[in-house]
Parts: sequence; structure tokens; C-alpha cells
Amino acid sequence: MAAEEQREYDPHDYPPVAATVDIVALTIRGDVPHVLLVRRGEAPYRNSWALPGGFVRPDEDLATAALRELSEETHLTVAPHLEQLGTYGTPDRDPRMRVISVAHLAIAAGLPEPKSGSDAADAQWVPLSRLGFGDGAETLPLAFDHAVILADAVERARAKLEYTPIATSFLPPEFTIAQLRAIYESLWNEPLHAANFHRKVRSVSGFVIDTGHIAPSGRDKGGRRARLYRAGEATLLHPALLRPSITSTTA
Amino acid sequence: MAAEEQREYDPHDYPPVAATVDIVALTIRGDVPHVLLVRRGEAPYRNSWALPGGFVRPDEDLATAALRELSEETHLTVAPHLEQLGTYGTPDRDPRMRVISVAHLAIAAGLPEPKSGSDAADAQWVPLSRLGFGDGAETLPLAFDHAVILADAVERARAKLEYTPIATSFLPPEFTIAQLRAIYESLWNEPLHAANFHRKVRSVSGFVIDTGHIAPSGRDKGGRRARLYRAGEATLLHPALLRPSITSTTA
DNA sequence: CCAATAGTGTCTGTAAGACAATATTGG
DNA sequence: CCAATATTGTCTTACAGACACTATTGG
Repeated sequence: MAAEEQREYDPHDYPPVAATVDIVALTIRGDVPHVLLVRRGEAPYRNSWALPGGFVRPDEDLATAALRELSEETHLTVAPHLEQLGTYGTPDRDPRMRVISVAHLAIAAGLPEPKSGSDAADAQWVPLSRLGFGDGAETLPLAFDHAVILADAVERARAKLEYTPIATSFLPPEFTIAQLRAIYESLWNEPLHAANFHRKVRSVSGFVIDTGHIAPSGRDKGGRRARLYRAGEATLLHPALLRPSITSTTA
Repeated sequence: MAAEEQREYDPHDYPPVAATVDIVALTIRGDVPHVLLVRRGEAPYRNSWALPGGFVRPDEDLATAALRELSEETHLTVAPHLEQLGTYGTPDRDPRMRVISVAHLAIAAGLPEPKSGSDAADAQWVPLSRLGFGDGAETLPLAFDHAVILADAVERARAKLEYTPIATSFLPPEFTIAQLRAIYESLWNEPLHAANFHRKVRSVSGFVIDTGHIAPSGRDKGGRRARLYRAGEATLLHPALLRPSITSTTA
């Protein structure tokens, strides 16, 4: 900020601004993507579902605040992927006061049940399909502008599947190519060609590394047992795995 | 934010938080990229260069605040491309108080001289090369964490050249393919194959549209006169124009 | 053996990078 | 005509998508 502004617009001249973080935590359970939501116990939007979040404490980093709020709602076994999504500060987004919220996207492998009995009366994993993403027709209403934040988060995640290895963040340390493909398919909401996906993933250097292990005997049905891989060192996929739907002409 | 938090952590329990916007305004002048900087007239970082910015006013949107601050420093003829870059809120980034700054990236065609005599004692277009981007060895120090913000902005712009048509935001309404190529070359800091660039740009649907006009007689030297194009409707380039340097193996 | 899943081989169309060749224009 | 810039042609290589085929494994 320019110091010159400081002279004209002293912060104390302004009504208080609250800084909060909101977290869009995504995980995959039973092959379908879920988001962590809490049920609000107070007005406004009492009884509506909302994204977990809260005030940024003094001397606390934004990412730290997001991680703290997230761990207050769910048991974290491993450090999730966490990135800043964007900041939402429309003047009237919260009817009580000016609230500027820094939204974060968190991704983790099959997180266990949310903590209940925490401050959040009710924290739950909700399938994205019940929020307008994917098949489901119904769309659960969300508090504040959280529907917009969620939409931005989902689009961010979908886009980053293309050129980063975040898909592996949804999975345990060792996984099969088929599991990885399931992540892509459920988030993009379209089937992928298994054989080509397999070859492509293995050809992107640094995406997955063969552990030499073999997956345990699948389910009831037969089928060859798959090799197990772990995430590689790459932070950018090259070449990218483009979404089939986007491959069609843009204009 | 979850209402439940509100109960435990009332905003009034906290020391004040200031919300500001900072703007990284980029433009091309004489074929080299420049960023708009202001010289600070007050402590801290008195006399250092800093990004333009200032407090978000009540009832003002974040983007509106960014646009206002930008237009206070430079004459805007057309609406620039403006996007949110990220939010910087490390507790001690401003020694005076807790300041959370929402950084924006602005891009516009050859902006004229900055306003002088405005609050900013001294607003100036500074070549990116003097800030550690490109050839120049010297690196001008910036106030606060503005060097980090600038680095993030430059990387964002470089990346978006690949898959969005933002390059056209640096140019006047009608431009030649060579001018467009100059934007890419100066920002990526590497030469591109003119013939292939020409064909590629024209093959991406919705990127540029032939106006039928012919550019005026170039400079002193000879050379065929180029066709003039205007920006198309596409918001995403397909296929993308990948940076040659990244084409090499990732891992 | 049959069904189901994993993984490999091949072929075709698209697109990128290299290089050559043609089209214009100022001097 | 010469130098310089714009634009088009071709060729080679990489890679995505389609499809056929081989490899395993449970029942």
C-alpha cells in the first residue's frame, strides 16, 4: 500500500473490517467427491449449510488460520494440500459487518468422519452432486456467498487436475492407476479411456513412481492385480492431461 | 465463516485489521515490459519504491478499490484487464499494524505517463528488467513484501499468456501479429519462431480476428506491411501456446 | 473356462518446431 | 536490385484418442 494514502485515509477513520478464512475441503469417499460443510447454529442463515471458517487471529498467517479452522472440524492425519483460492469482500456479503474472507482450497485423502461435538454443531461431508456439481439435480442452498466460493473452488480443482499432480492429494501414499483415474473421472464427471490414461500418466515424467508393490486382491470380482505407485516429484505435468470436454473447439 | 466461531471470537476482541489493495500494473513501452511503481514519502520504507495501493473504503468492492487506486496514479483511457492475484497477510508484513492486502494484476495498452502531482509523490513506469526480471542484473529493492507480490504477478502473467488471450490486453484495439509476438517475447524473455507463431496464433479459434486493414508503413527499413487484427471472443486458447522453455522435460 | 480388470501394441489425425520459399515494401 | 519484414509450404516428430490384443486373477 502506498504510504501517501495513509495520510488521507487513516485506518481509524473506517468502521472495523473483519478478516476471516473460509475453507473448501474436498475429499473422495466411495468414488464420489465430497465437500466439508457445517450447519450454522446462528443467524444469519441459521440452519443453512456453510463452509467451515472463522476469524484470522492476530499474529496468525492466513494459511495457518485455514489449517487451524479445518482441523477444528475434522481429524487430519496427514497435512492436506492447501492453497489460497481467492478473497471475497463484497461489502454486503455478511449482513452484520464488513467481512473480507480469504478462501482456501484444501484437498486430502479420504478424511475420516468430521469431529462432532466440536463448535460446529454439525460438520458433514456432503457429496458435490448435492450442490449442483455432477449428476444430482437438487442444489442445497449455502449461506452467504459460499455457493460462489464453492463453484470457484471446484473449477480450480478441475483445472488443476490438468496441469498439476493434485489428484494424488486425494489418494493414500500408495495407489493404483485405476484409483488415480477414478479421481479424474469423478471430478470431471466424465469417463476416461482407461488404456490411454494409463499410458499417459506413466509417460508424464515425475507424476507417478512405480513402487514395485502389487495391490491386494481387489474385490469380489476377478481381474489382474494392479501395480502400486506413489506421487512423484513433479509440480507441473508435462505434457498436461487435458479435459476431453475442453478439447472441442473453443470459439 | 462459520457462525459458531462468531460466538467464541468476537471481532471486537481483536486488534484492528486493515484491508488494503495493491496493484501490479503492467504495460509495454518500447517493446519492454514496465510496472507502475510509486516512491514512498513516509516511513516505513521511506523513499523506497512500492506498488500503488491503499485502503479499501467502506461499501467499496475489492476490484473497485483496485481500479480507483490505479486511476489515481495513472490516466486510464480504456478499462484495463484486472484480476485478483492473491492476498498477502503475514502478520508482520507492515510494521505499523496488521494489514491484509489483496493484490491485483492490471494490464493495459501503452498507458501514458503517470499522473504527477498526485498524492503519490512520484509514480513511474519502471522496466521489469530493473527488478530482476529479464536481462538486467540490478534489482531495485521494493517496500514491504512487494517484491514477492511482483514476482507472483509476473509469473501469473507469463503463465496466462499460454492459455488466455491476455497478451491482447497489452495492445491497442488493432494490432499486427508481430506486435503480439513482441508481447510474448518480451514477457517470456525469449525469442519465438516468427513463422510458426504466426500460423499458430491464426489457427487458435477466437484468438485474433482479421480486420481486413493493413498496417501503416512500418519504420525506416523496408518490409511487407502486416495485416491488422483485433482480439477475438475466446477467453481460453485452444490449443495453448506453450512456453518453449517449459517444453523441455519437467522432472 | 468365463468375466473382469490391468497393461501393451498399433494406427491415425492434430499440432509443434525446423527450415525453405514466396510476397511486399522502403531505399 | 538489396535488405527487411510478412506470410505460406513442407517435412519430421510428439502425442492424443480409438481399438485390438495380451496378461492376470477370482469364481
